[in-house]
Amino acid sequence: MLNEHSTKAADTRAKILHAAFTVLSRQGYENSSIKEIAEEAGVAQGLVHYYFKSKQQLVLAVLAEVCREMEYGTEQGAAGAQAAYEKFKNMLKGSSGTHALYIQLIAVGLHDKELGRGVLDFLRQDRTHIEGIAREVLAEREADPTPAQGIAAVIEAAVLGIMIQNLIDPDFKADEAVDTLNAMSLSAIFPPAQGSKTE
Amino acid sequence: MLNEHSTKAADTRAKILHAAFTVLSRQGYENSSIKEIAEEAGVAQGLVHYYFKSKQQLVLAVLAEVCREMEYGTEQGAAGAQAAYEKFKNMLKGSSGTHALYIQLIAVGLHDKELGRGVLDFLRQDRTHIEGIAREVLAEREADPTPAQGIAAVIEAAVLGIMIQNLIDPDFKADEAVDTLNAMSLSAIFPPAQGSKTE
DNA sequence: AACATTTGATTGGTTATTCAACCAAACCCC
DNA sequence: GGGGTTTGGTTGAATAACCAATCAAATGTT
Repeated sequence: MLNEHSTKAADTRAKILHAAFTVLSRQGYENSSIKEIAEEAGVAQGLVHYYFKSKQQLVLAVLAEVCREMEYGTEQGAAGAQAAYEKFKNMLKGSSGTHALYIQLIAVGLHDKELGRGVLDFLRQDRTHIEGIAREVLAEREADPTPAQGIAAVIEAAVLGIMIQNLIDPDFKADEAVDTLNAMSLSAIFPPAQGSKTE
Repeated sequence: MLNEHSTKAADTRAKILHAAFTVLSRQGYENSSIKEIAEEAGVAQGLVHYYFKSKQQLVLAVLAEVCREMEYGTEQGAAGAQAAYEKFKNMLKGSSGTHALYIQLIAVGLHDKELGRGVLDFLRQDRTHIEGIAREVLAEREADPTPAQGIAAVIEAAVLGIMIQNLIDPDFKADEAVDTLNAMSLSAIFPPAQGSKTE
Protein backbone atom coordinates (compact mmCIF):
# COMPACT_ATOMS: atom_id res chain seq x y z
CA MET A 1 0.00 0.00 0.00
CA LEU A 2 1.35 3.35 -0.95
CA ASN A 3 -0.05 5.26 1.93
CA GLU A 4 1.47 8.65 2.28
CA HIS A 5 3.85 7.34 4.90
CA SER A 6 5.19 4.04 3.91
CA THR A 7 6.89 2.94 7.12
CA LYS A 8 10.04 2.19 5.20
CA ALA A 9 10.38 5.73 3.99
CA ALA A 10 9.66 7.20 7.40
CA ASP A 11 12.24 4.86 8.83
CA THR A 12 15.10 5.86 6.61
CA ARG A 13 14.14 9.49 6.91
CA ALA A 14 14.41 9.21 10.67
CA LYS A 15 17.65 7.31 10.29
CA ILE A 16 19.16 10.12 8.24
CA LEU A 17 17.86 12.72 10.65
CA HIS A 18 19.41 10.93 13.57
CA ALA A 19 22.70 10.51 11.78
CA ALA A 20 22.67 14.20 10.91
CA PHE A 21 22.15 15.04 14.55
CA THR A 22 25.02 12.79 15.58
CA VAL A 23 27.49 14.12 13.04
CA LEU A 24 26.50 17.76 13.42
CA SER A 25 26.73 17.74 17.19
CA ARG A 26 30.02 15.91 17.07
CA GLN A 27 31.76 17.96 14.42
CA GLY A 28 29.93 21.23 14.10
CA TYR A 29 28.19 22.69 11.11
CA GLU A 30 31.06 23.66 8.86
CA ASN A 31 32.90 20.37 9.33
CA SER A 32 29.93 18.17 8.56
CA SER A 33 29.38 17.03 5.00
CA ILE A 34 26.39 15.34 3.49
CA LYS A 35 28.68 12.49 2.53
CA GLU A 36 29.66 11.95 6.13
CA ILE A 37 26.06 12.08 7.31
CA ALA A 38 25.09 9.54 4.68
CA GLU A 39 27.90 7.26 5.80
CA GLU A 40 26.86 7.56 9.43
CA ALA A 41 23.32 6.63 8.40
CA GLY A 42 24.56 3.79 6.21
CA VAL A 43 22.91 5.02 3.02
CA ALA A 44 24.05 6.50 -0.27
CA GLN A 45 24.75 10.20 -0.57
CA GLY A 46 22.00 10.78 -3.04
CA LEU A 47 19.37 9.53 -0.66
CA VAL A 48 19.94 12.41 1.69
CA HIS A 49 18.92 14.80 -1.04
CA TYR A 50 15.95 12.64 -1.85
CA TYR A 51 14.48 13.29 1.58
CA PHE A 52 15.84 16.79 2.12
CA LYS A 53 16.11 19.19 -0.79
CA SER A 54 19.17 20.91 0.59
CA LYS A 55 21.57 20.90 3.49
CA GLN A 56 19.63 23.83 4.87
CA GLN A 57 16.42 21.85 4.93
CA LEU A 58 18.13 18.95 6.64
CA VAL A 59 19.63 21.16 9.29
CA LEU A 60 16.30 22.85 9.77
CA ALA A 61 14.70 19.47 10.42
CA VAL A 62 17.46 18.64 12.88
CA LEU A 63 16.78 21.91 14.66
CA ALA A 64 13.17 20.91 15.16
CA GLU A 65 14.37 17.62 16.62
CA VAL A 66 16.74 19.41 18.97
CA CYS A 67 13.99 21.72 20.13
CA ARG A 68 11.80 18.78 20.94
CA GLU A 69 14.58 17.42 23.14
CA MET A 70 14.71 20.60 25.16
CA GLU A 71 11.14 20.72 26.35
CA TYR A 72 10.29 21.34 29.96
CA GLY A 73 7.74 19.83 32.23
CA THR A 74 4.35 21.41 32.66
CA GLU A 75 4.02 21.93 36.38
CA GLN A 76 2.43 25.13 37.50
CA GLY A 77 3.63 28.15 39.40
CA ALA A 78 6.65 28.24 41.68
CA ALA A 79 6.80 24.46 41.72
CA GLY A 80 7.01 24.54 37.94
CA ALA A 81 9.87 27.01 38.11
CA GLN A 82 11.75 24.82 40.56
CA ALA A 83 11.18 21.76 38.44
CA ALA A 84 12.39 23.57 35.32
CA TYR A 85 15.57 24.72 37.03
CA GLU A 86 16.30 21.21 38.25
CA LYS A 87 15.70 19.80 34.82
CA PHE A 88 18.02 22.39 33.37
CA LYS A 89 20.75 21.40 35.81
CA ASN A 90 20.49 17.81 34.69
CA MET A 91 20.57 18.78 31.06
CA LEU A 92 23.75 20.74 31.67
CA LYS A 93 25.37 17.59 32.96
CA GLY A 94 24.20 15.33 30.18
CA SER A 95 23.15 16.61 26.83
CA SER A 96 26.12 18.68 25.84
CA GLY A 97 25.89 17.47 22.26
CA THR A 98 22.40 18.87 21.96
CA HIS A 99 23.45 22.16 23.47
CA ALA A 100 26.53 22.48 21.30
CA LEU A 101 24.40 21.90 18.24
CA TYR A 102 21.87 24.46 19.40
CA ILE A 103 24.48 27.17 19.88
CA GLN A 104 25.97 26.21 16.56
CA LEU A 105 22.64 26.63 14.81
CA ILE A 106 22.03 29.97 16.47
CA ALA A 107 25.33 31.18 15.04
CA VAL A 108 24.70 29.82 11.55
CA GLY A 109 21.19 31.22 11.69
CA LEU A 110 22.66 34.70 12.07
CA HIS A 111 23.60 34.62 8.40
CA ASP A 112 21.12 32.13 6.98
CA LYS A 113 17.68 33.62 6.69
CA GLU A 114 15.78 30.37 6.60
CA LEU A 115 17.55 28.79 9.53
CA GLY A 116 17.43 32.08 11.37
CA ARG A 117 13.66 32.06 11.09
CA GLY A 118 13.50 28.60 12.66
CA VAL A 119 15.82 29.56 15.47
CA LEU A 120 13.82 32.70 16.16
CA ASP A 121 10.58 30.77 16.32
CA PHE A 122 11.99 28.38 18.87
CA LEU A 123 13.55 31.14 20.92
CA ARG A 124 10.30 33.06 21.12
CA GLN A 125 8.30 30.02 22.03
CA ASP A 126 10.79 29.28 24.77
CA ARG A 127 10.69 32.81 26.13
CA THR A 128 6.92 32.87 26.06
CA HIS A 129 6.87 29.69 28.07
CA ILE A 130 9.16 31.19 30.68
CA GLU A 131 7.04 34.31 30.75
CA GLY A 132 4.01 32.15 31.51
CA ILE A 133 5.72 30.61 34.50
CA ALA A 134 6.86 34.01 35.71
CA ARG A 135 3.29 35.25 35.44
CA GLU A 136 2.02 32.34 37.48
CA VAL A 137 4.57 32.94 40.19
CA LEU A 138 3.77 36.66 40.27
CA ALA A 139 0.08 35.81 40.53
CA GLU A 140 0.76 33.46 43.44
CA ARG A 141 2.53 36.32 45.18
CA GLU A 142 -0.28 38.68 44.20
CA ALA A 143 2.25 40.99 42.61
CA ASP A 144 2.10 43.20 39.56
CA PRO A 145 2.43 40.97 36.45
CA THR A 146 3.94 43.72 34.29
CA PRO A 147 7.63 42.84 34.73
CA ALA A 148 7.05 39.22 33.67
CA GLN A 149 8.16 39.94 30.13
CA GLY A 150 11.45 41.54 31.11
CA ILE A 151 12.15 38.85 33.65
CA ALA A 152 11.53 36.19 31.03
CA ALA A 153 13.93 37.89 28.64
CA VAL A 154 16.65 37.90 31.28
CA ILE A 155 16.06 34.31 32.34
CA GLU A 156 16.08 33.12 28.75
CA ALA A 157 19.28 35.06 28.23
CA ALA A 158 20.89 33.61 31.33
CA VAL A 159 19.92 30.09 30.29
CA LEU A 160 21.58 30.58 26.92
CA GLY A 161 24.67 32.09 28.49
CA ILE A 162 24.98 29.37 31.09
CA MET A 163 24.75 26.78 28.35
CA ILE A 164 27.53 28.50 26.47
CA GLN A 165 29.84 28.86 29.44
CA ASN A 166 29.17 25.29 30.43
CA LEU A 167 30.17 24.14 26.97
CA ILE A 168 33.28 26.25 26.72
CA ASP A 169 34.70 26.30 30.20
CA PRO A 170 35.46 22.95 31.83
CA ASP A 171 35.74 24.68 35.21
CA PHE A 172 32.36 26.39 34.98
CA LYS A 173 30.26 25.78 38.08
CA ALA A 174 26.95 25.16 36.41
CA ASP A 175 24.96 24.16 39.49
CA GLU A 176 26.04 27.22 41.39
CA ALA A 177 25.14 29.44 38.47
CA VAL A 178 21.68 27.93 38.12
CA ASP A 179 21.05 28.24 41.85
CA THR A 180 22.13 31.87 41.76
CA LEU A 181 19.87 32.52 38.80
CA ASN A 182 17.05 30.90 40.70
CA ALA A 183 17.69 33.10 43.71
CA MET A 184 18.00 36.21 41.56
CA SER A 185 14.76 35.60 39.73
CA LEU A 186 12.97 34.93 42.97
CA SER A 187 14.26 38.06 44.62
CA ALA A 188 13.25 40.01 41.56
CA ILE A 189 9.77 38.80 42.25
CA PHE A 190 9.74 39.59 45.92
CA PRO A 191 9.97 43.32 45.37
CA PRO A 192 13.00 44.38 47.38
CA ALA A 193 13.01 47.55 49.44
CA GLN A 194 14.47 49.46 46.55
CA GLY A 195 11.50 51.35 45.17
CA SER A 196 8.93 51.77 47.92
CA LYS A 197 6.88 48.71 47.37
CA THR A 198 6.62 46.87 50.63
CA GLU A 199 4.54 43.79 50.45
CA MET B 1 63.82 45.59 7.32
CA LEU B 2 62.70 42.83 9.61
CA ASN B 3 61.99 45.23 12.39
CA GLU B 4 58.56 44.80 13.82
CA HIS B 5 58.00 48.48 13.17
CA SER B 6 58.13 48.70 9.43
CA THR B 7 55.10 50.94 9.13
CA LYS B 8 54.16 49.66 5.73
CA ALA B 9 54.00 46.08 6.88
CA ALA B 10 52.02 47.02 9.95
CA ASP B 11 49.71 48.99 7.72
CA THR B 12 48.80 46.22 5.34
CA ARG B 13 48.56 43.80 8.19
CA ALA B 14 46.03 46.07 9.83
CA LYS B 15 44.27 46.53 6.52
CA ILE B 16 43.87 42.78 6.13
CA LEU B 17 42.74 42.42 9.71
CA HIS B 18 40.12 45.08 9.24
CA ALA B 19 38.91 43.56 6.00
CA ALA B 20 38.69 40.19 7.70
CA PHE B 21 36.56 41.71 10.43
CA THR B 22 34.29 43.34 7.86
CA VAL B 23 33.80 40.24 5.77
CA LEU B 24 33.49 37.85 8.70
CA SER B 25 30.92 39.93 10.52
CA ARG B 26 28.96 40.46 7.33
CA GLN B 27 28.92 36.91 6.05
CA GLY B 28 29.76 34.63 8.92
CA TYR B 29 32.63 32.24 9.28
CA GLU B 30 31.71 29.49 6.87
CA ASN B 31 30.82 31.87 4.05
CA SER B 32 33.99 33.90 4.24
CA SER B 33 36.92 32.91 2.05
CA ILE B 34 40.45 34.16 2.14
CA LYS B 35 39.96 35.27 -1.42
CA GLU B 36 37.06 37.48 -0.45
CA ILE B 37 38.94 38.96 2.47
CA ALA B 38 41.88 39.72 0.22
CA GLU B 39 39.58 41.41 -2.26
CA GLU B 40 37.98 43.50 0.47
CA ALA B 41 41.43 44.54 1.59
CA GLY B 42 42.52 45.22 -1.97
CA VAL B 43 45.50 42.87 -1.91
CA ALA B 44 46.43 39.57 -3.49
CA GLN B 45 45.28 36.30 -1.96
CA GLY B 46 48.77 35.16 -1.19
CA LEU B 47 49.47 38.16 0.98
CA VAL B 48 46.94 37.09 3.53
CA HIS B 49 48.91 33.92 4.10
CA TYR B 50 52.09 35.93 4.27
CA TYR B 51 50.86 37.74 7.37
CA PHE B 52 48.77 34.94 8.84
CA LYS B 53 49.89 31.35 8.56
CA SER B 54 46.37 29.98 8.38
CA LYS B 55 42.77 31.01 8.38
CA GLN B 56 42.64 29.97 12.01
CA GLN B 57 45.42 32.36 12.92
CA LEU B 58 43.73 35.18 11.06
CA VAL B 59 40.43 34.59 12.78
CA LEU B 60 42.19 34.36 16.10
CA ALA B 61 43.73 37.77 15.49
CA VAL B 62 40.31 39.15 14.57
CA LEU B 63 38.96 37.73 17.81
CA ALA B 64 41.55 39.67 19.76
CA GLU B 65 40.47 42.79 17.90
CA VAL B 66 36.83 42.15 18.69
CA CYS B 67 37.64 41.64 22.35
CA ARG B 68 39.42 44.96 22.48
CA GLU B 69 36.27 46.59 21.14
CA MET B 70 34.19 45.18 23.95
CA GLU B 71 36.06 46.59 26.89
CA TYR B 72 34.30 48.36 29.70
CA GLY B 73 35.16 51.43 31.63
CA THR B 74 37.03 51.27 34.88
CA GLU B 75 34.84 53.08 37.37
CA GLN B 76 34.57 51.58 40.80
CA GLY B 77 31.77 50.02 42.77
CA ALA B 78 28.08 50.54 42.15
CA ALA B 79 28.81 53.51 39.90
CA GLY B 80 31.00 51.23 37.80
CA ALA B 81 28.20 48.73 37.53
CA GLN B 82 25.77 51.41 36.40
CA ALA B 83 28.25 52.72 33.86
CA ALA B 84 28.87 49.24 32.50
CA TYR B 85 25.17 48.57 32.07
CA GLU B 86 24.70 51.86 30.26
CA LYS B 87 27.64 51.14 28.00
CA PHE B 88 26.22 47.72 27.27
CA LYS B 89 22.89 49.26 26.28
CA ASN B 90 24.64 51.51 23.79
CA MET B 91 26.61 48.63 22.36
CA LEU B 92 23.42 46.70 21.82
CA LYS B 93 22.15 49.53 19.67
CA GLY B 94 25.29 49.96 17.63
CA SER B 95 27.88 47.28 17.27
CA SER B 96 25.80 44.40 16.04
CA GLY B 97 28.50 43.35 13.60
CA THR B 98 30.95 42.91 16.43
CA HIS B 99 28.46 40.94 18.47
CA ALA B 100 27.46 38.74 15.58
CA LEU B 101 31.09 37.92 14.95
CA TYR B 102 31.66 37.18 18.61
CA ILE B 103 28.78 34.73 18.80
CA GLN B 104 29.96 33.21 15.56
CA LEU B 105 33.44 32.67 16.94
CA ILE B 106 32.08 31.15 20.13
CA ALA B 107 30.22 28.62 18.01
CA VAL B 108 33.18 27.83 15.78
CA GLY B 109 35.39 27.61 18.85
CA LEU B 110 33.24 24.78 20.14
CA HIS B 111 34.86 22.50 17.59
CA ASP B 112 38.16 24.22 16.93
CA LYS B 113 40.57 23.72 19.77
CA GLU B 114 42.80 26.69 19.03
CA LEU B 115 40.01 29.18 18.58
CA GLY B 116 38.19 27.67 21.52
CA ARG B 117 41.16 28.42 23.69
CA GLY B 118 41.11 32.07 22.66
CA VAL B 119 37.39 32.39 23.25
CA LEU B 120 37.72 30.77 26.65
CA ASP B 121 40.47 33.16 27.67
CA PHE B 122 38.38 36.15 26.76
CA LEU B 123 35.29 34.79 28.46
CA ARG B 124 37.13 34.16 31.69
CA GLN B 125 38.76 37.54 31.70
CA ASP B 126 35.37 39.11 31.18
CA ARG B 127 33.77 37.13 33.97
CA THR B 128 36.60 37.92 36.33
CA HIS B 129 36.12 41.58 35.62
CA ILE B 130 32.41 41.35 36.43
CA GLU B 131 33.22 39.44 39.58
CA GLY B 132 35.48 42.30 40.63
CA ILE B 133 32.69 44.80 40.27
CA ALA B 134 30.29 42.54 42.14
CA ARG B 135 32.82 42.25 44.95
CA GLU B 136 33.14 46.00 45.18
CA VAL B 137 29.41 46.47 45.34
CA LEU B 138 29.09 43.79 48.00
CA ALA B 139 31.84 45.47 49.98
CA GLU B 140 30.05 48.82 49.75
CA ARG B 141 26.97 47.16 51.18
CA GLU B 142 29.11 45.39 53.77
CA ALA B 143 27.71 42.07 52.65
CA ASP B 144 29.21 38.61 52.41
CA PRO B 145 31.45 38.53 49.29
CA THR B 146 31.07 34.79 48.77
CA PRO B 147 28.27 34.86 46.19
CA ALA B 148 30.20 37.23 43.92
CA GLN B 149 31.45 34.39 41.77
CA GLY B 150 28.03 32.92 41.15
CA ILE B 151 26.55 36.33 40.49
CA ALA B 152 29.27 37.07 37.98
CA ALA B 153 28.58 33.82 36.19
CA VAL B 154 24.91 34.68 35.87
CA ILE B 155 25.52 38.23 34.75
CA GLU B 156 28.05 37.11 32.16
CA ALA B 157 25.53 34.54 31.00
CA ALA B 158 22.74 37.06 30.79
CA VAL B 159 24.93 39.46 28.84
CA LEU B 160 25.70 36.77 26.29
CA GLY B 161 22.07 35.76 26.07
CA ILE B 162 20.85 39.32 25.68
CA MET B 163 23.36 39.84 22.89
CA ILE B 164 22.05 36.76 21.14
CA GLN B 165 18.40 37.63 21.46
CA ASN B 166 19.11 41.17 20.37
CA LEU B 167 20.81 39.85 17.25
CA ILE B 168 18.16 37.32 16.38
CA ASP B 169 14.90 38.95 17.35
CA PRO B 170 14.10 42.34 15.83
CA ASP B 171 11.36 42.83 18.44
CA PHE B 172 13.62 42.15 21.39
CA LYS B 173 13.38 44.90 23.99
CA ALA B 174 17.03 45.21 24.85
CA ASP B 175 16.82 48.21 27.15
CA GLU B 176 14.09 46.65 29.22
CA ALA B 177 16.08 43.44 29.51
CA VAL B 178 19.22 45.23 30.64
CA ASP B 179 17.28 47.26 33.19
CA THR B 180 15.68 44.11 34.51
CA LEU B 181 19.06 42.42 34.74
CA ASN B 182 20.35 45.43 36.61
CA ALA B 183 17.44 45.28 39.05
CA MET B 184 17.81 41.53 39.48
CA SER B 185 21.51 41.71 40.21
CA LEU B 186 20.94 44.50 42.70
CA SER B 187 18.20 42.66 44.51
CA ALA B 188 20.44 39.62 44.63
CA ILE B 189 22.87 41.76 46.53
CA PHE B 190 20.36 43.21 48.96
CA PRO B 191 19.60 39.89 50.58
CA PRO B 192 15.83 39.68 50.33
CA ALA B 193 13.81 38.65 53.34
CA GLN B 194 13.44 35.19 52.07
CA GLY B 195 13.01 32.31 54.48
CA SER B 196 15.33 29.42 53.80
CA LYS B 197 16.80 28.15 50.58
CA THR B 198 15.26 25.11 49.06
CA GLU B 199 17.59 22.23 49.36
C1' DA C 1 73.09 43.16 -3.78
C1' DA C 2 70.25 41.55 0.01
C1' DC C 3 66.15 41.77 2.03
C1' DA C 4 61.05 42.44 2.79
C1' DT C 5 56.88 42.59 0.54
C1' DT C 6 53.54 41.43 -3.04
C1' DT C 7 51.61 38.92 -6.79
C1' DG C 8 48.64 35.48 -9.06
C1' DA C 9 48.70 31.04 -10.83
C1' DT C 10 48.85 26.29 -9.24
C1' DT C 11 47.89 22.33 -6.30
C1' DG C 12 45.27 19.00 -4.19
C1' DG C 13 41.42 18.59 -1.95
C1' DT C 14 36.59 19.16 -0.55
C1' DT C 15 31.82 20.36 -1.28
C1' DA C 16 26.54 20.31 -2.32
C1' DT C 17 23.80 18.97 -5.72
C1' DT C 18 22.16 16.46 -10.03
C1' DC C 19 21.22 12.55 -12.66
C1' DA C 20 20.55 8.34 -15.09
C1' DA C 21 20.04 3.94 -13.93
C1' DC C 22 18.38 0.19 -10.81
C1' DC C 23 15.34 -2.29 -7.63
C1' DA C 24 11.27 -4.07 -5.49
C1' DA C 25 6.94 -3.92 -4.18
C1' DA C 26 2.11 -2.47 -5.50
C1' DC C 27 -1.31 -2.09 -8.84
C1' DC C 28 -4.11 -3.20 -13.12
C1' DC C 29 -6.07 -5.86 -16.60
C1' DC C 30 -6.71 -10.08 -18.66
C1' DG D 1 -2.82 -16.05 -10.92
C1' DG D 2 0.61 -13.81 -14.16
C1' DG D 3 2.68 -10.50 -17.41
C1' DG D 4 3.26 -5.56 -17.82
C1' DT D 5 3.41 -1.10 -15.85
C1' DT D 6 3.63 2.50 -12.62
C1' DT D 7 5.61 4.17 -8.44
C1' DG D 8 8.54 5.08 -4.52
C1' DG D 9 12.89 4.13 -2.90
C1' DT D 10 17.88 3.68 -3.57
C1' DT D 11 22.32 3.85 -5.64
C1' DG D 12 26.88 5.67 -6.95
C1' DA D 13 29.08 8.19 -10.26
C1' DA D 14 29.46 12.75 -12.50
C1' DT D 15 29.26 17.81 -12.29
C1' DA D 16 30.72 22.16 -11.29
C1' DA D 17 32.17 25.05 -8.09
C1' DC D 18 34.89 26.41 -4.38
C1' DC D 19 38.47 26.52 -0.93
C1' DA D 20 43.05 26.96 1.98
C1' DA D 21 47.50 26.72 1.28
C1' DT D 22 51.93 26.83 -1.50
C1' DC D 23 55.36 28.76 -4.31
C1' DA D 24 58.19 30.68 -7.81
C1' DA D 25 58.62 34.84 -9.67
C1' DA D 26 58.16 40.02 -9.62
C1' DT D 27 58.57 44.30 -7.25
C1' DG D 28 59.98 47.54 -3.88
C1' DT D 29 63.14 49.15 -0.23
C1' DT D 30 67.43 49.83 2.31
